[in-house]
Amino acid sequence: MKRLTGRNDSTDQAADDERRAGARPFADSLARLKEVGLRPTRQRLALAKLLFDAGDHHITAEQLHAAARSAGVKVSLATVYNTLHQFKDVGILREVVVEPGRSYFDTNVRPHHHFFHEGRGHLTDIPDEAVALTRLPDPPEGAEISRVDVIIRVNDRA
Amino acid sequence: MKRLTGRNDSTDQAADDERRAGARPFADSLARLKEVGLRPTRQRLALAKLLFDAGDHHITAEQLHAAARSAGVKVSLATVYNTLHQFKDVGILREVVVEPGRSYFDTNVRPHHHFFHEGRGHLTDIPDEAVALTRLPDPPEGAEISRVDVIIRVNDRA
DNA sequence: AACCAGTTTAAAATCTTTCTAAACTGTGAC
DNA sequence: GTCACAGTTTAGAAAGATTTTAAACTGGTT
Ligand SMILES: [Mn+2]
Ligand SMILES: [Mn+2]
Ligand SMILES: [Zn+2]
Ligand SMILES: [Zn+2]
Repeated sequence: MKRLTGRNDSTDQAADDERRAGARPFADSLARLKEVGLRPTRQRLALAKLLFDAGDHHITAEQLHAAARSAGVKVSLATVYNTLHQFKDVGILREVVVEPGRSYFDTNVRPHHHFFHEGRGHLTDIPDEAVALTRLPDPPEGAEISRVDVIIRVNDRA
Repeated sequence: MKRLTGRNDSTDQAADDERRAGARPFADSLARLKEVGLRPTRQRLALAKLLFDAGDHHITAEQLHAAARSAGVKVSLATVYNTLHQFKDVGILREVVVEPGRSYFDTNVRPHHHFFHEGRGHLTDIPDEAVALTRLPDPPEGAEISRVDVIIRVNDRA
């Protein structure tokens, strides 16, 4: 199965522009769902469009559900949760946990880190290169590292 | 908790050792609560003892509640939550969020980082010196950094 | 001893997330 | 196109962690 990393490696500038402008509203989402082996249902197509046609962002299940309703998409909260977890399981979404009792889903699955604004309760991406982790401990015996998260917690200056 | 029967001339070192050994079961906890301005109630003293006389560890509210019951301390879960948050607010505990839907409280408030074993669901400390963060991005305009968390997620080797 | 602000508590409420089981739908076969 | 069926969606119930409420209790002070 083809990996998703080659999505923007097209040399056809016009095709890229057309995709970004949303000229073929469902084409990208449809292709994406096919690639990851999920049946392209009405709900999944609509949620994929809301998630992936809007640039990198961090969103909660409730927020996505609200966005769907605003966009006139009829979908239950249970389906939003199901879909977010399916997208995460196939690697096109990532879950970020920084606050008790609430998960954020991140449409940016490239390696990167986060600012978390504790007062406002929102996440901002930090490019991977902006953080230099030049020494890391060995993992515990028998374990292997799956991911390294750097979370920089910030607040408004006093 | 065993009490030492004979006392020698006490140097600073001996006094330290005695405290660590728990020879004066409530003295440390009492002093600690006074220092941070919390009234030393029966419940707070007992929870402080369970938390701080056992070395650095990570514990959930439910786990602390269970530990209290096991130790014969009658305390409600609501009080456990109240107390954990009060201890956090005065800086003698730190809250660590790595999993959706559950908070860990850390008796080690010195700067350090964590391994999180995703399969087993438990935290291990990483000494601050074992991680070298040699480049960090500037915080967003108007914000200041309150803490940098490095979480190394691990799993059992395949 | 009396007082009272601070504390504890059982129970209810809240909030996010997951489960259940019945209805619905995309897909491939014919 | 119709059929069959696995996969999907859904309302509503349930779960699980945490917080709130409001009444009873208690440590510290006078
Ligand atoms: Mn999840
Ligand atoms: Mn908290
Ligand atoms: Zn991100
Ligand atoms: Zn720790």
